[in-house]
Amino acid sequence: MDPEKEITIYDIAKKLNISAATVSRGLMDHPSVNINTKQKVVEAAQEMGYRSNHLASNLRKKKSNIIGIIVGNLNSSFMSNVIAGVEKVLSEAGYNLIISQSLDSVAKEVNIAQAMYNNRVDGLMVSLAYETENADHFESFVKRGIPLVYFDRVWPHPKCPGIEIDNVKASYHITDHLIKQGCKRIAHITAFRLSSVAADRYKGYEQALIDNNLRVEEDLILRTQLTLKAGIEAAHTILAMAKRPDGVFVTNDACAVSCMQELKRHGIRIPDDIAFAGFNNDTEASIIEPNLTTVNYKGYDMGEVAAKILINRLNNSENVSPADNKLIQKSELVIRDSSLKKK
Amino acid sequence: MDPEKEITIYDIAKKLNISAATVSRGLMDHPSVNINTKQKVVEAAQEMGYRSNHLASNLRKKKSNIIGIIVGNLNSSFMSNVIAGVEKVLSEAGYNLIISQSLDSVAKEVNIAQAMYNNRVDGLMVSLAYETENADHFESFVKRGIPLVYFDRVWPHPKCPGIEIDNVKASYHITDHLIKQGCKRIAHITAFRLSSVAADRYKGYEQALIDNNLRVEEDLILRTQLTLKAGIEAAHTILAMAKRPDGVFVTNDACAVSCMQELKRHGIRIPDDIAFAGFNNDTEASIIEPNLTTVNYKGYDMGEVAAKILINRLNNSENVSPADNKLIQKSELVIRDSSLKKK
DNA sequence: TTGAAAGCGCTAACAA
DNA sequence: TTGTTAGCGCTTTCAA
Repeated sequence: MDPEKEITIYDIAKKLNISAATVSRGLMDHPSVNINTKQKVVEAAQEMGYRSNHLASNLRKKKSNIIGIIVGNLNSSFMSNVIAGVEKVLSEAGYNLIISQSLDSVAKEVNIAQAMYNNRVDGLMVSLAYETENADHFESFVKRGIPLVYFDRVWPHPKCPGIEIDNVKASYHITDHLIKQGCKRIAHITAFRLSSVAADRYKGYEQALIDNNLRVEEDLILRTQLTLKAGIEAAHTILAMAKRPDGVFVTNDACAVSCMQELKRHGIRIPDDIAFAGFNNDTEASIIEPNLTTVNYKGYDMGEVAAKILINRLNNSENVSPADNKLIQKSELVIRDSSLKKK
Repeated sequence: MDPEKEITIYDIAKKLNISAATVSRGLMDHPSVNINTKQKVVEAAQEMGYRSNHLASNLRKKKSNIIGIIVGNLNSSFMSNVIAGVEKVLSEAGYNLIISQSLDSVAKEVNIAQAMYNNRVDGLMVSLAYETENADHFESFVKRGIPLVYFDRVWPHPKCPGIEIDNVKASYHITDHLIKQGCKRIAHITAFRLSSVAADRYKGYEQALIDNNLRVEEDLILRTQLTLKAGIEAAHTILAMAKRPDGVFVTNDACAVSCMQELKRHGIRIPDDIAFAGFNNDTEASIIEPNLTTVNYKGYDMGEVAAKILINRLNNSENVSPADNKLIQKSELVIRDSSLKKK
């Protein structure tokens, strides 16, 4: 037999002297197909080296069986955990995953959205690019009724669930913890452009200060890129301050860790001179000395939850309870030595 | 206009009073189409909200435009960097990426391979599951002439390029470095089942000992799962040794770091009592104190290279130079404090 | 330069 | 339970 030739259901049909429709039914476990026929079909398919042509069945069914996922950047431990969780759920549900990264550029995000739309993904999961300030480029999906789920960096939309953690609350707690440890002047390293995530964390920080009768000082708000490099620069800014802070709350761990390292290099004692807290509970947080107090939330779980919600929408496109529209994943404060001042 | 209805080339054809074939040509920049016709087509498409149906054109062209990638686990910083590199190259070349993880199980890898085959991916990139001991389940791709490229955990195959680093050489160098620092008894933390990667690193370690007239002692070879937990257990094994090693070379950084932490907790001084070296240059390596000596090689670059090779094969399926069959990515020794004994 | 027509391989309504 | 038939929307030969 020519190994190059693809076997189709017609080949099987001819061989068994039945119709292609029956072969198709046999192959897809159709309820009304004779059990014997089915077995014959499956055996013949196996023997002849048949492989189903998803391209054709997708066209016929007008379903691609593909879910798209758009993220800012794949190479963070948080995001790869999200993807791992998503991939697990989707593959169990029989869907394929197409992944694209916007590299945190809005322009690229728009292009990707268009490409995914043309590729006819059955559903879409999005964590917005850092820069993104509106979600118009995803409206085409909403209009066509293609399920769209946001996670982590979400966009509020009545028809699109958003899975995130309560950033305000978590950052309120961690700031409050620093205050309880005796910090009076707490600096906050945040982002230049306030994404919803950064904005919420800022809000929690601010509220905690206010509730504890501490002043919110503009000088103590450091707006950065939140990169490793930015952490080092922030350290220098802090070192240069006439009146240094006695605590620092950083919007992410990576930046917190690099800032701590640089301060330590300049003789600052942590937590005695300056207490530190981060956000994310990345691996680094439990390696840096002293270990970093942070907020833990699991990317893997978030990915799982987001994917399950999407699958759910895919299965009952109508029955969309508005209740699951905004989903808060739990997060927890992880207290480590970087914030524990000896009393 | 009914927003639910998908516009097809027939709708455009009817509106412009031309044939669907011409519309198709206009849309895809066919050389023999009148420039004016083309413009009219494009305008009408735009105006009517047309989106091309890749499902249909894929079926017709018998090309899915999809590249599959199978990895053991997505959530490592190395692998997410690889994916990031791959995604960049493939998206620039107009391909979509479908990602699956075998979770290092052979059974799952076999299933995924089958699914990708049925999904008619145009090409496949594979980093083998940890357990995998043969690559028969990928033979169907080879037989059909579907380009297959291995990376990192490769399988030697005359028709499938493998992109990897020279693990033997790198681990030889790092072991030699430990010896030059004065280590006489160097333990090696490796894997239970020797994947090609672990086996090669073991080989380099062994050769370096032999070349320096040191004995290879079976007691100093610790076979583990290479996880964080395994690192802690290895630390206890080392602590319990009658005659402890004065150096440890671990097959990956994560395990090295957790082992170091545990040893430090038990009062071992690094590098004075025991010098350490890892492999991968993960973030943790430059956070742990003392910073970990390791081997650096970039996942992002490896992903880029592997994807480019695949694209290349896709474009000239015949013209496959055997020269690019085994590709060695460069790697470099990164010497840090964990291995520098004061003389 | 354009059109007519066939068909990629499958599924689903309908009929038998 | 099975077969007939008609497409899904596109691309591509062939002829005009």
